[in-house]
Amino acid sequence: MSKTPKTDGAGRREPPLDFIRTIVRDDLAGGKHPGGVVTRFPPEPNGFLHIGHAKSICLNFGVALEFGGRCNLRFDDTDPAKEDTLFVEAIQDNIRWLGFDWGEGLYNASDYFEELYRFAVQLIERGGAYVCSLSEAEIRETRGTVTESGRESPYRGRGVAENLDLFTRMRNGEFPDGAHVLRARIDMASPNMKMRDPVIYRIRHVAHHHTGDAWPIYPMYDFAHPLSDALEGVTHSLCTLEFENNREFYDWILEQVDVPSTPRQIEFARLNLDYTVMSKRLLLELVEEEHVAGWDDPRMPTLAGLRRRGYTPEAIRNFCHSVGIAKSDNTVEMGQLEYFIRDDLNRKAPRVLGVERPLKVVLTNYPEDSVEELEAPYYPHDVPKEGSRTVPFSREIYIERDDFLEEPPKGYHRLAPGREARLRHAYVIRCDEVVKDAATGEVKELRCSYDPRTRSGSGTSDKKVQGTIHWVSAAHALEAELRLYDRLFSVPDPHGNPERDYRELLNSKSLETVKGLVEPSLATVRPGERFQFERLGYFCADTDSTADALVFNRIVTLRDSWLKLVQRGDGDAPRRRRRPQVAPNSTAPAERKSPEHAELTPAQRGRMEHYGDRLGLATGDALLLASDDDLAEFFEEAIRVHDNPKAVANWVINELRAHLKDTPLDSLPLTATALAELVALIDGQTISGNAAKHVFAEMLKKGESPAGIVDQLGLRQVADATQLEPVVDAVIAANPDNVALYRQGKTNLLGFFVGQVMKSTHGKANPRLVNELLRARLD
RNA sequence: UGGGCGGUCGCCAAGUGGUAAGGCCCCGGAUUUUGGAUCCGGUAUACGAAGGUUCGAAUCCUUCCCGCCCAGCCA
Repeated sequence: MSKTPKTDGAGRREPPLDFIRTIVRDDLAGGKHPGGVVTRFPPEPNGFLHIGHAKSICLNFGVALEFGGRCNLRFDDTDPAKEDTLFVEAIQDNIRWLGFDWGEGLYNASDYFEELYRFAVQLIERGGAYVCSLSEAEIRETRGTVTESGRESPYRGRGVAENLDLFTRMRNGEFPDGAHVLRARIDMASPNMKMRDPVIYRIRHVAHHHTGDAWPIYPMYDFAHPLSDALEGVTHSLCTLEFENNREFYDWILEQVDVPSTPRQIEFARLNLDYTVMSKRLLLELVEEEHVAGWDDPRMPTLAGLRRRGYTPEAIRNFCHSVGIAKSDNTVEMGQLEYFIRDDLNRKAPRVLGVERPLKVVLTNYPEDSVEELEAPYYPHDVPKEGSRTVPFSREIYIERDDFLEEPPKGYHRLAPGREARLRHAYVIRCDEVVKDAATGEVKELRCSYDPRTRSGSGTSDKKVQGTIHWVSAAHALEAELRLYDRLFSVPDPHGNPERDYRELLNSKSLETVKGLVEPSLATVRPGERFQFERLGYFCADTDSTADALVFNRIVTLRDSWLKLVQRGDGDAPRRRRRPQVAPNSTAPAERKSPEHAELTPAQRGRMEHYGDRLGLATGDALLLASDDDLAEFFEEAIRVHDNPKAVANWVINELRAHLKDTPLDSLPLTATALAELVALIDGQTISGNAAKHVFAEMLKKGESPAGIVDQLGLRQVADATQLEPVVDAVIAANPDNVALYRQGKTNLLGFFVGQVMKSTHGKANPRLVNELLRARLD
């Protein structure tokens, strides 16, 4: 792969593919899936979808879309006790709303019950499964623990005929719940708990929302999922990290029975968001215990909640795209989600005027009965959209309480006694008088004067004021219920604290309902319509909203750099970002387990001493070689050919082992003699270490002698300055920008230049010489 | 203490031996009739740690540390 970033048509850099898309792309390029890529989104219909599911939906449908394949929606409905059609409808609705389409690909695992049953019979016939009559508790007790292996079930030895008979009778409903289960016969001693004869069918005399009373037995996820994938021709079965342990069984079952295709399971990290919870169980509890108003409560991270709150599908998709697909556990900040809804709505939402906490203002010099209709554009100049409405202006108006302060701090741009501010789309006013409640001292009203020359857009005054505030006309404003939402929990990780129940960590201020006032143009809004209430935030008319009783949800506030300034403390020097503390070295060298403590046979111990004392190898290296008999033999044979133990040991340890991984040494075409010859070539300056790696790679593949490969590939070292100089000059000439940077002091660019020279000589150049030459030219 | 995965900026995340991408956040500045938006600039001498190999290591080798997952007849 080339190092240069790919760009799209507009010259923007195309983001790199995530690891899953890379696999899909390579599989497709390799002709592995002539029928195209097939993915699936497999929700269990036992709850509502949340934003974590959105990540998976965007991945699965996105991959299908991008690579010209398809994505099925399959309900993983194998546990009738918890599932409900209510959820299947909500799930479909949510996915469509998010903007994805499964086309014809709507399936249920329960559609496959008959086929799944036949697979189970086949597995039994092949000896891969048995009916186990242990109780649930007994099965648990005999499964062992993560450190001890399990014990085999006494029923493990049942013959095929008996198993078949029992399984048939299970299917016929002859046994009560729990009497028997069907188990895969794998390995009770497997270090992977999932492989210790997992249960694959259980008896449940429960009606299924889809198949009714047709089945008294139901397959388990581990059995149904891979087989359903295979039946649908799924090529890439993408799931979350907690299923990594299940993959071994996934692959196992696909080998045991005759499946029409072989899907591959790939796991990625699920999405977590701070200040919320993302587990279905917890979400269900919040709903059932009525900590929230339902699955679509706008504080919930469910798609239904986000939708009702006013989030757009685009914002959620953009957010999912931005967090990427990887394998490390992560918790994304709420701020990142908020960024994407603001970003989307900034371009889409019309601006209107509304007041959350009204403060009355009387314009003392404005005529009593006069009303002006002021033209107010829906979008600011920087949003390329058209449209406007008129807003009525009159003698009595309401402004935001926060926009007046009797004793304004430094930097406050709004109204204060004697100060001026502009009313958005209207006039500049000055605060002349503050009317207070005699008893409480509370500010009841402001008496201000307006400057008639300053009407917006009139161009009759060049008066400049610092602040612009929003307002509504008292006589014309509409009352509206404003639901101001904040994060559901008061701590970033409510589920992560073992000391405290997450319920105690709910944010008591997650919903604040206020009676606000909005401009009259909003009289006819319909639920779902979104606006920016200028300077406050984005709002969405709630489903509860009617013409008589307007209700708006605050989707998200606007960014507020004034608030930020206030919060970090007025007058404070701007804070530099705090550098992370240097973590103390958690392991002092002395505490480390010394390599000598490892268990060695007497022969190995002797060998190790020999390597260390006589051959001069470092202790760790000596131990490593000595403790592996095959490697040691290989090493000793090599140093008989070329007597440089240290160099040979380095090659064996650092290079050979890197390629070896788990494959046995003798399966390679490489001989000890050949490796010794290679090291000799390096020691004799015939080839550079860099070129030696190319040679080594060839030796590993073909088993030829190093000298032959060197000649074939023409890899003899170039250590002659007159030959190298032109190359060096060419590299310097080709990279004027980097030369300039280097000369400005970015001297770590030397590595870049050396790399370029090495590359253009195919690794043949003597790197030390290249360094010298380069330095002479650049310095 | 078995096995399977992870660990690169405050939060995400590229990168697989040759210049530590990008986004969010943050910090400056320009602009602005939204303290919004936009624009421009800044922010990791360093990749969990320590050793080693190499001219050159986030990438290869060794040892260690930390986190997550697995003992449902849930998915």
